[in-house]
Amino acid sequence: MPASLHKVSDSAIRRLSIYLRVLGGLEHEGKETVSSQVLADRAGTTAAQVRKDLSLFGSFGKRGLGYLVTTLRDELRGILGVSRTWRVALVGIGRMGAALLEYPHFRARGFEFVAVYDSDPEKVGSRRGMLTVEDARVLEESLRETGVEIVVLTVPAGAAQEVADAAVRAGVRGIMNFAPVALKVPPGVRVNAVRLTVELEVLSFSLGSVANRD
Amino acid sequence: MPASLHKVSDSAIRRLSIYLRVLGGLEHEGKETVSSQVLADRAGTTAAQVRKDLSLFGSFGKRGLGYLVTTLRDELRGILGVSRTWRVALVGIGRMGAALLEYPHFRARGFEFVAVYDSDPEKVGSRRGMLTVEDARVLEESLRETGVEIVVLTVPAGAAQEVADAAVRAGVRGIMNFAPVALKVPPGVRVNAVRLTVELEVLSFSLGSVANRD
DNA sequence: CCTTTCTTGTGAAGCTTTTCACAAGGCGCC
DNA sequence: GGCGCCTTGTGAAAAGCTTCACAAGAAAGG
Repeated sequence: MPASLHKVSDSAIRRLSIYLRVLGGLEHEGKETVSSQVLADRAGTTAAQVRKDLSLFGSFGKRGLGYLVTTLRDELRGILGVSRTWRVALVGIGRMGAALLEYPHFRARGFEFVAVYDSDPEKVGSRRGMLTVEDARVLEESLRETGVEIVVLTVPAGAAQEVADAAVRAGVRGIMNFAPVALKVPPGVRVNAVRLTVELEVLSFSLGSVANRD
Repeated sequence: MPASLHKVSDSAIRRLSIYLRVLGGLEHEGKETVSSQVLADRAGTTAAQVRKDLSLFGSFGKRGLGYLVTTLRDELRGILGVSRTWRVALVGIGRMGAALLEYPHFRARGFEFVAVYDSDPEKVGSRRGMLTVEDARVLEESLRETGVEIVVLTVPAGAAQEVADAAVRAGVRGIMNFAPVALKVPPGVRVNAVRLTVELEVLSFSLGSVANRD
Protein backbone atom coordinates (compact mmCIF):
# COMPACT_ATOMS: atom_id res chain seq x y z
CA MET A 1 0.00 0.00 0.00
CA PRO A 2 2.26 2.81 -1.18
CA ALA A 3 1.28 6.03 0.46
CA SER A 4 2.85 9.17 -0.93
CA LEU A 5 -0.03 11.11 0.50
CA HIS A 6 -0.46 9.49 3.89
CA LYS A 7 1.38 11.52 6.45
CA VAL A 8 4.89 10.16 6.88
CA SER A 9 6.73 10.82 10.09
CA ASP A 10 9.77 12.98 10.25
CA SER A 11 11.82 10.24 11.83
CA ALA A 12 10.97 7.88 8.99
CA ILE A 13 12.21 10.45 6.48
CA ARG A 14 15.39 10.96 8.45
CA ARG A 15 16.02 7.24 8.32
CA LEU A 16 15.36 7.08 4.59
CA SER A 17 18.04 9.69 4.15
CA ILE A 18 20.41 7.56 6.19
CA TYR A 19 19.56 4.48 4.13
CA LEU A 20 20.37 6.48 1.04
CA ARG A 21 23.78 7.29 2.42
CA VAL A 22 24.39 3.65 3.30
CA LEU A 23 23.31 2.52 -0.16
CA GLY A 24 25.87 4.87 -1.66
CA GLY A 25 28.54 3.11 0.36
CA LEU A 26 27.29 -0.33 -0.62
CA GLU A 27 27.23 0.60 -4.26
CA HIS A 28 30.75 1.89 -3.94
CA GLU A 29 31.76 -1.48 -2.50
CA GLY A 30 30.26 -3.19 -5.51
CA LYS A 31 27.44 -4.89 -3.60
CA GLU A 32 24.47 -5.62 -5.83
CA THR A 33 21.88 -6.60 -3.28
CA VAL A 34 21.33 -5.89 0.37
CA SER A 35 19.00 -7.31 2.99
CA SER A 36 16.98 -5.23 5.41
CA GLN A 37 19.20 -6.66 8.14
CA VAL A 38 22.44 -5.40 6.67
CA LEU A 39 20.92 -2.05 5.80
CA ALA A 40 19.69 -1.77 9.37
CA ASP A 41 23.07 -2.62 10.85
CA ARG A 42 24.82 0.03 8.84
CA ALA A 43 22.15 2.61 9.46
CA GLY A 44 21.93 1.94 13.15
CA THR A 45 18.37 0.63 13.31
CA THR A 46 16.48 -2.67 13.03
CA ALA A 47 15.54 -4.80 10.05
CA ALA A 48 11.83 -4.51 10.81
CA GLN A 49 12.15 -0.75 10.94
CA VAL A 50 13.85 -0.67 7.56
CA ARG A 51 11.14 -2.76 5.96
CA LYS A 52 8.40 -0.71 7.55
CA ASP A 53 9.96 2.54 6.42
CA LEU A 54 10.32 1.36 2.86
CA SER A 55 6.83 -0.10 2.81
CA LEU A 56 5.47 3.40 3.36
CA PHE A 57 6.37 4.13 -0.21
CA GLY A 58 6.15 0.84 -2.03
CA SER A 59 7.54 -2.66 -2.35
CA PHE A 60 11.07 -2.38 -3.50
CA GLY A 61 12.53 -5.69 -2.42
CA LYS A 62 12.56 -9.26 -3.68
CA ARG A 63 11.61 -11.91 -1.19
CA GLY A 64 14.39 -14.31 -0.49
CA LEU A 65 16.92 -11.97 -2.05
CA GLY A 66 16.74 -8.51 -0.54
CA TYR A 67 16.92 -5.16 -2.27
CA LEU A 68 18.82 -4.27 -5.41
CA VAL A 69 21.24 -1.62 -4.23
CA THR A 70 21.17 0.62 -7.27
CA THR A 71 17.44 0.37 -7.78
CA LEU A 72 16.62 1.11 -4.18
CA ARG A 73 19.03 4.02 -4.21
CA ASP A 74 17.26 5.52 -7.19
CA GLU A 75 13.88 5.00 -5.57
CA LEU A 76 14.99 6.71 -2.40
CA ARG A 77 16.41 9.60 -4.31
CA GLY A 78 13.11 10.04 -6.00
CA ILE A 79 11.18 9.84 -2.74
CA LEU A 80 13.45 12.32 -0.97
CA GLY A 81 13.46 14.62 -3.96
CA VAL A 82 17.20 14.57 -4.49
CA SER A 83 17.30 13.15 -7.98
CA ARG A 84 17.44 16.75 -9.05
CA THR A 85 19.54 19.72 -7.96
CA TRP A 86 18.27 22.22 -5.40
CA ARG A 87 19.22 25.86 -5.54
CA VAL A 88 20.43 26.90 -2.11
CA ALA A 89 21.50 30.25 -0.71
CA LEU A 90 23.64 30.90 2.34
CA VAL A 91 22.88 33.91 4.50
CA GLY A 92 25.55 34.92 6.98
CA ILE A 93 29.09 34.01 6.12
CA GLY A 94 30.86 33.69 9.44
CA ARG A 95 32.97 30.67 10.18
CA MET A 96 30.04 28.34 10.28
CA GLY A 97 28.66 29.69 7.03
CA ALA A 98 32.01 29.33 5.35
CA ALA A 99 32.31 25.76 6.54
CA LEU A 100 28.89 24.86 5.18
CA LEU A 101 29.63 26.51 1.86
CA GLU A 102 32.57 24.18 1.40
CA TYR A 103 30.91 21.15 2.93
CA PRO A 104 31.51 18.53 0.25
CA HIS A 105 28.52 16.32 1.04
CA PHE A 106 25.97 18.97 0.17
CA ARG A 107 26.92 19.32 -3.44
CA ALA A 108 27.45 15.60 -3.76
CA ARG A 109 23.84 15.10 -2.77
CA GLY A 110 22.29 17.66 -5.06
CA PHE A 111 22.35 20.81 -2.96
CA GLU A 112 24.12 23.59 -4.78
CA PHE A 113 24.89 26.98 -3.31
CA VAL A 114 23.99 29.62 -5.87
CA ALA A 115 24.23 32.75 -3.71
CA VAL A 116 25.81 34.06 -0.51
CA TYR A 117 24.73 37.07 1.52
CA ASP A 118 26.08 39.00 4.45
CA SER A 119 25.40 42.38 5.98
CA ASP A 120 29.01 43.17 6.85
CA PRO A 121 30.32 45.75 4.33
CA GLU A 122 33.80 44.26 4.73
CA LYS A 123 32.57 40.97 3.38
CA VAL A 124 30.15 42.15 0.72
CA GLY A 125 31.81 41.91 -2.68
CA SER A 126 34.46 39.41 -1.62
CA ARG A 127 34.66 36.07 -3.36
CA ARG A 128 33.90 32.70 -1.87
CA GLY A 129 34.83 30.02 -4.35
CA MET A 130 32.65 30.59 -7.39
CA LEU A 131 30.39 33.06 -5.63
CA THR A 132 30.53 36.71 -4.67
CA VAL A 133 29.10 37.76 -1.33
CA GLU A 134 26.08 39.96 -1.89
CA ASP A 135 24.64 42.61 0.38
CA ALA A 136 21.94 41.30 2.69
CA ARG A 137 19.94 44.45 2.00
CA VAL A 138 19.08 43.15 -1.46
CA LEU A 139 18.29 39.71 -0.12
CA GLU A 140 14.65 39.49 -1.05
CA GLU A 141 14.95 40.65 -4.62
CA SER A 142 18.13 38.72 -5.24
CA LEU A 143 16.74 35.47 -3.88
CA ARG A 144 13.77 35.79 -6.16
CA GLU A 145 15.87 36.56 -9.21
CA THR A 146 18.28 33.74 -8.52
CA GLY A 147 15.43 31.28 -8.10
CA VAL A 148 16.59 30.12 -4.68
CA GLU A 149 14.50 27.33 -3.17
CA ILE A 150 16.23 26.68 0.13
CA VAL A 151 18.02 29.07 2.46
CA VAL A 152 20.68 28.12 4.97
CA LEU A 153 20.67 30.61 7.78
CA THR A 154 23.86 31.22 9.76
CA VAL A 155 23.24 34.73 11.04
CA PRO A 156 23.17 35.89 14.67
CA ALA A 157 19.98 35.11 16.58
CA GLY A 158 18.84 38.72 16.48
CA ALA A 159 18.82 38.89 12.70
CA ALA A 160 17.36 35.48 11.94
CA GLN A 161 13.65 36.25 11.96
CA GLU A 162 14.09 39.27 9.75
CA VAL A 163 16.07 37.28 7.20
CA ALA A 164 13.55 34.45 7.33
CA ASP A 165 10.72 36.89 6.64
CA ALA A 166 12.52 38.28 3.62
CA ALA A 167 13.26 34.79 2.34
CA VAL A 168 9.64 33.78 2.68
CA ARG A 169 8.54 36.91 0.81
CA ALA A 170 10.97 35.91 -1.92
CA GLY A 171 9.21 32.59 -2.31
CA VAL A 172 11.60 30.36 -0.39
CA ARG A 173 9.77 27.43 1.18
CA GLY A 174 12.61 25.67 2.96
CA ILE A 175 14.90 27.07 5.65
CA MET A 176 17.74 25.34 7.45
CA ASN A 177 18.23 27.41 10.56
CA PHE A 178 21.42 27.42 12.61
CA ALA A 179 20.47 30.47 14.67
CA PRO A 180 19.35 29.73 18.22
CA VAL A 181 15.82 31.08 17.83
CA ALA A 182 12.52 29.50 16.92
CA LEU A 183 11.53 31.08 13.61
CA LYS A 184 7.95 31.94 12.85
CA VAL A 185 6.97 31.22 9.29
CA PRO A 186 3.63 31.00 7.48
CA PRO A 187 2.01 27.68 6.59
CA GLY A 188 3.63 26.02 3.60
CA VAL A 189 7.14 26.99 4.65
CA ARG A 190 9.27 24.41 6.37
CA VAL A 191 11.99 25.23 8.86
CA ASN A 192 14.55 22.70 9.96
CA ALA A 193 16.55 23.80 12.97
CA VAL A 194 20.06 22.59 13.67
CA ARG A 195 20.70 23.12 17.36
CA LEU A 196 24.32 22.36 18.07
CA THR A 197 24.18 23.39 21.70
CA VAL A 198 21.18 21.18 22.26
CA GLU A 199 23.13 18.22 20.94
CA LEU A 200 25.91 18.84 23.41
CA GLU A 201 23.48 19.32 26.25
CA VAL A 202 21.82 16.02 25.48
CA LEU A 203 25.25 14.45 25.86
CA SER A 204 25.82 16.35 29.07
CA PHE A 205 22.55 15.07 30.46
CA SER A 206 23.35 11.48 29.55
CA LEU A 207 26.79 11.66 31.11
CA GLY A 208 25.53 13.45 34.16
CA SER A 209 22.68 11.20 35.15
CA VAL A 210 23.88 7.98 36.69
CA ALA A 211 21.21 6.04 34.86
CA ASN A 212 22.89 5.71 31.50
CA ARG A 213 23.71 2.08 31.19
CA ASP A 214 23.44 1.27 27.51
CA MET B 1 6.56 12.73 41.32
CA PRO B 2 10.08 13.79 40.34
CA ALA B 3 11.82 11.06 38.47
CA SER B 4 15.53 11.42 37.97
CA LEU B 5 15.78 7.70 37.53
CA HIS B 6 12.74 6.96 35.43
CA LYS B 7 13.74 6.83 31.81
CA VAL B 8 13.33 10.26 30.23
CA SER B 9 12.92 10.51 26.50
CA ASP B 10 15.48 12.09 24.30
CA SER B 11 12.99 14.52 22.87
CA ALA B 12 12.05 15.72 26.33
CA ILE B 13 15.71 16.45 27.07
CA ARG B 14 16.09 18.29 23.78
CA ARG B 15 13.16 20.46 24.74
CA LEU B 16 14.57 21.15 28.19
CA SER B 17 17.69 22.42 26.51
CA ILE B 18 15.57 24.71 24.37
CA TYR B 19 13.69 25.97 27.39
CA LEU B 20 17.00 26.75 28.99
CA ARG B 21 17.97 28.86 26.01
CA VAL B 22 14.64 30.67 26.09
CA LEU B 23 14.98 31.33 29.80
CA GLY B 24 18.35 32.94 29.15
CA GLY B 25 16.66 35.34 26.78
CA LEU B 26 13.84 36.08 29.19
CA GLU B 27 16.28 36.78 31.99
CA HIS B 28 18.18 39.09 29.69
CA GLU B 29 14.94 40.95 29.05
CA GLY B 30 14.46 41.36 32.77
CA LYS B 31 11.40 39.14 32.99
CA GLU B 32 11.02 37.65 36.45
CA THR B 33 8.32 35.09 35.81
CA VAL B 34 7.10 33.17 32.80
CA SER B 35 4.07 31.00 32.14
CA SER B 36 4.18 27.64 30.44
CA GLN B 37 2.32 29.27 27.58
CA VAL B 38 4.93 31.93 26.91
CA LEU B 39 7.75 29.45 27.34
CA ALA B 40 6.03 27.16 24.86
CA ASP B 41 5.55 29.93 22.30
CA ARG B 42 9.18 30.90 22.38
CA ALA B 43 10.37 27.31 22.34
CA GLY B 44 8.05 26.24 19.55
CA THR B 45 5.93 23.77 21.48
CA THR B 46 2.76 23.69 23.58
CA ALA B 47 2.05 24.77 27.14
CA ALA B 48 0.96 21.28 28.13
CA GLN B 49 4.17 19.85 26.76
CA VAL B 50 6.24 22.32 28.76
CA ARG B 51 4.45 21.44 31.98
CA LYS B 52 4.74 17.73 31.31
CA ASP B 53 8.43 17.99 30.53
CA LEU B 54 9.16 19.94 33.69
CA SER B 55 7.00 17.65 35.80
CA LEU B 56 9.34 14.80 34.91
CA PHE B 57 11.85 16.36 37.26
CA GLY B 58 9.82 18.18 39.86
CA SER B 59 7.36 20.98 40.53
CA PHE B 60 9.08 24.20 39.73
CA GLY B 61 6.15 26.52 39.15
CA LYS B 62 3.74 28.49 41.26
CA ARG B 63 0.07 28.10 40.43
CA GLY B 64 -1.51 31.28 39.29
CA LEU B 65 1.87 32.85 38.67
CA GLY B 66 4.04 30.70 36.47
CA TYR B 67 7.74 29.94 36.85
CA LEU B 68 10.43 32.15 38.31
CA VAL B 69 12.80 32.68 35.40
CA THR B 70 16.06 32.58 37.29
CA THR B 71 15.08 29.71 39.52
CA LEU B 72 13.85 27.56 36.68
CA ARG B 73 16.97 28.33 34.72
CA ASP B 74 19.14 27.13 37.57
CA GLU B 75 17.06 23.99 37.95
CA LEU B 76 17.34 23.18 34.26
CA ARG B 77 21.07 23.74 34.31
CA GLY B 78 21.31 21.27 37.14
CA ILE B 79 19.14 18.72 35.37
CA LEU B 80 21.03 19.01 32.10
CA GLY B 81 24.35 18.93 33.87
CA VAL B 82 25.56 22.28 32.60
CA SER B 83 26.00 24.08 35.88
CA ARG B 84 29.57 22.93 35.59
CA THR B 85 32.15 23.10 32.81
CA TRP B 86 32.74 20.15 30.52
CA ARG B 87 36.15 19.42 29.07
CA VAL B 88 35.77 18.92 25.34
CA ALA B 89 38.24 17.96 22.63
CA LEU B 90 37.95 18.54 18.92
CA VAL B 91 39.32 15.93 16.54
CA GLY B 92 39.76 16.98 12.93
CA ILE B 93 40.31 20.64 12.31
CA GLY B 94 38.96 21.26 8.83
CA ARG B 95 36.62 24.13 8.17
CA MET B 96 33.82 22.60 10.16
CA GLY B 97 36.08 21.87 13.08
CA ALA B 98 37.46 25.38 13.04
CA ALA B 99 33.95 26.81 13.01
CA LEU B 100 32.92 24.72 16.00
CA LEU B 101 36.05 25.66 17.91
CA GLU B 102 35.06 29.30 17.65
CA TYR B 103 31.35 28.74 18.08
CA PRO B 104 30.51 31.21 20.85
CA HIS B 105 27.49 29.38 22.23
CA PHE B 106 29.46 26.34 23.31
CA ARG B 107 31.68 28.11 25.78
CA ALA B 108 28.80 30.28 26.94
CA ARG B 109 26.99 27.13 27.95
CA GLY B 110 29.80 25.43 29.76
CA PHE B 111 31.51 23.45 27.03
CA GLU B 112 35.19 24.31 26.87
CA PHE B 113 37.57 23.04 24.25
CA VAL B 114 40.74 21.92 25.98
CA ALA B 115 42.48 20.11 23.12
CA VAL B 116 42.53 19.88 19.32
CA TYR B 117 43.86 17.05 17.21
CA ASP B 118 44.51 16.43 13.55
CA SER B 119 46.48 13.93 11.55
CA ASP B 120 47.70 16.40 8.92
CA PRO B 121 51.41 17.17 9.62
CA GLU B 122 50.88 20.64 8.15
CA LYS B 123 48.38 21.43 10.85
CA VAL B 124 49.97 19.69 13.81
CA GLY B 125 51.78 22.25 15.94
CA SER B 126 49.86 25.25 14.61
CA ARG B 127 47.90 27.40 17.01
CA ARG B 128 44.15 27.74 17.15
CA GLY B 129 43.26 30.48 19.60
CA MET B 130 44.57 29.31 22.95
CA LEU B 131 45.25 25.78 21.77
CA THR B 132 47.94 24.02 19.79
CA VAL B 133 46.91 21.33 17.35
CA GLU B 134 48.23 17.99 18.53
CA ASP B 135 49.04 14.94 16.50
CA ALA B 136 46.16 12.49 16.22
CA ARG B 137 48.61 9.65 16.75
CA VAL B 138 48.90 10.56 20.43
CA LEU B 139 45.13 10.98 20.74
CA GLU B 140 44.42 8.27 23.25
CA GLU B 141 47.12 9.11 25.73
CA SER B 142 46.63 12.84 25.38
CA LEU B 143 42.87 12.65 25.87
CA ARG B 144 43.40 10.71 29.04
CA GLU B 145 46.02 13.10 30.39
CA THR B 146 43.94 16.14 29.58
CA GLY B 147 40.92 14.64 31.28
CA VAL B 148 38.67 15.08 28.27
CA GLU B 149 35.05 14.03 28.83
CA ILE B 150 33.44 14.78 25.49
CA VAL B 151 34.87 14.53 21.98
CA VAL B 152 33.61 16.41 18.96
CA LEU B 153 34.42 14.46 15.85
CA THR B 154 34.88 16.28 12.55
CA VAL B 155 37.09 13.85 10.70
CA PRO B 156 36.39 12.16 7.35
CA ALA B 157 34.01 9.21 7.46
CA GLY B 158 36.80 6.70 6.96
CA ALA B 159 38.69 7.79 10.07
CA ALA B 160 35.75 8.27 12.42
CA GLN B 161 35.43 4.77 13.87
CA GLU B 162 39.10 4.53 14.58
CA VAL B 163 39.11 7.86 16.41
CA ALA B 164 36.00 6.92 18.32
CA ASP B 165 37.64 3.68 19.44
CA ALA B 166 40.68 5.54 20.71
CA ALA B 167 38.51 8.07 22.52
CA VAL B 168 36.55 5.33 24.20
CA ARG B 169 39.76 3.62 25.30
CA ALA B 170 40.82 6.96 26.77
CA GLY B 171 37.71 7.01 28.93
CA VAL B 172 35.58 9.42 26.91
CA ARG B 173 31.89 8.65 27.36
CA GLY B 174 30.31 11.26 25.09
CA ILE B 175 30.87 11.76 21.37
CA MET B 176 29.34 14.36 19.10
CA ASN B 177 29.80 12.90 15.65
CA PHE B 178 29.71 14.98 12.47
CA ALA B 179 31.08 12.22 10.25
CA PRO B 180 28.51 10.50 8.05
CA VAL B 181 28.91 7.04 9.57
CA ALA B 182 27.12 5.19 12.33
CA LEU B 183 29.71 4.70 15.05
CA LYS B 184 29.85 1.52 17.09
CA VAL B 185 30.62 2.11 20.72
CA PRO B 186 30.39 -0.06 23.83
CA PRO B 187 27.55 0.30 26.35
CA GLY B 188 27.95 3.32 28.58
CA VAL B 189 29.22 5.54 25.80
CA ARG B 190 26.79 7.93 24.22
CA VAL B 191 27.06 9.10 20.60
CA ASN B 192 25.09 12.02 19.28
CA ALA B 193 25.19 12.30 15.53
CA VAL B 194 24.77 15.58 13.69
CA ARG B 195 23.69 14.75 10.16
CA LEU B 196 23.68 17.92 8.15
CA THR B 197 22.83 16.26 4.87
CA VAL B 198 19.90 14.49 6.47
CA GLU B 199 18.52 17.83 7.60
CA LEU B 200 18.65 19.17 4.07
CA GLU B 201 17.08 16.03 2.68
CA VAL B 202 14.21 16.31 5.11
CA LEU B 203 13.61 19.77 3.70
CA SER B 204 13.89 18.45 0.19
CA PHE B 205 11.29 15.81 0.94
CA SER B 206 8.88 18.32 2.43
CA LEU B 207 9.23 20.66 -0.51
CA GLY B 208 8.99 17.89 -3.03
CA SER B 209 5.88 16.15 -1.82
CA VAL B 210 2.77 18.09 -2.66
CA ALA B 211 1.25 17.23 0.68
CA ASN B 212 2.98 19.82 2.81
CA ARG B 213 0.29 22.22 3.80
CA ASP B 214 1.26 23.46 7.22
C1' DC C 1 9.16 -30.40 -10.21
C1' DC C 2 9.46 -30.32 -5.53
C1' DT C 3 11.74 -29.08 -1.33
C1' DT C 4 14.59 -26.16 1.33
C1' DT C 5 16.12 -21.82 2.51
C1' DC C 6 15.92 -17.16 2.67
C1' DT C 7 13.90 -12.58 3.07
C1' DT C 8 10.24 -9.42 2.22
C1' DG C 9 5.75 -7.03 3.32
C1' DT C 10 2.37 -6.26 6.75
C1' DG C 11 -1.50 -6.73 10.18
C1' DA C 12 -1.58 -6.68 15.00
C1' DA C 13 0.32 -5.96 19.47
C1' DG C 14 3.02 -3.27 22.45
C1' DC C 15 5.06 0.70 23.83
C1' DT C 16 6.00 5.76 24.00
C1' DT C 17 4.83 10.38 23.54
C1' DT C 18 1.60 13.99 23.20
C1' DT C 19 -2.67 16.14 24.11
C1' DC C 20 -6.64 16.93 26.90
C1' DA C 21 -9.13 18.49 30.70
C1' DC C 22 -9.72 19.65 35.20
C1' DA C 23 -8.92 19.76 40.24
C1' DA C 24 -5.85 22.09 43.27
C1' DG C 25 -3.27 25.98 44.70
C1' DG C 26 -1.77 30.69 45.07
C1' DC C 27 -2.13 35.81 44.50
C1' DG C 28 -4.30 40.15 44.91
C1' DC C 29 -8.03 43.14 45.52
C1' DC C 30 -12.10 44.55 47.80
C1' DG D 1 -11.11 37.15 55.16
C1' DG D 2 -13.33 35.93 51.12
C1' DC D 3 -13.90 35.92 46.19
C1' DG D 4 -12.33 35.84 41.57
C1' DC D 5 -8.85 35.03 38.46
C1' DC D 6 -5.04 32.80 36.75
C1' DT D 7 -1.78 28.96 36.02
C1' DT D 8 0.28 24.73 37.47
C1' DG D 9 0.56 19.60 37.95
C1' DT D 10 -1.26 15.37 36.47
C1' DG D 11 -4.22 11.31 35.60
C1' DA D 12 -6.48 9.65 31.58
C1' DA D 13 -7.34 9.50 26.68
C1' DA D 14 -5.60 9.84 22.19
C1' DA D 15 -2.28 9.61 18.81
C1' DG D 16 1.89 8.02 16.99
C1' DC D 17 5.75 4.95 16.45
C1' DT D 18 8.24 0.55 16.85
C1' DT D 19 8.51 -4.27 17.37
C1' DC D 20 6.71 -8.78 16.61
C1' DA D 21 5.61 -12.66 14.13
C1' DC D 22 4.25 -14.98 10.26
C1' DA D 23 2.23 -15.81 5.61
C1' DA D 24 3.70 -15.31 1.02
C1' DG D 25 6.96 -15.16 -2.59
C1' DA D 26 11.33 -16.14 -4.87
C1' DA D 27 15.62 -18.49 -5.86
C1' DA D 28 18.57 -22.53 -5.90
C1' DG D 29 19.64 -27.23 -5.88
C1' DG D 30 18.71 -31.86 -6.39
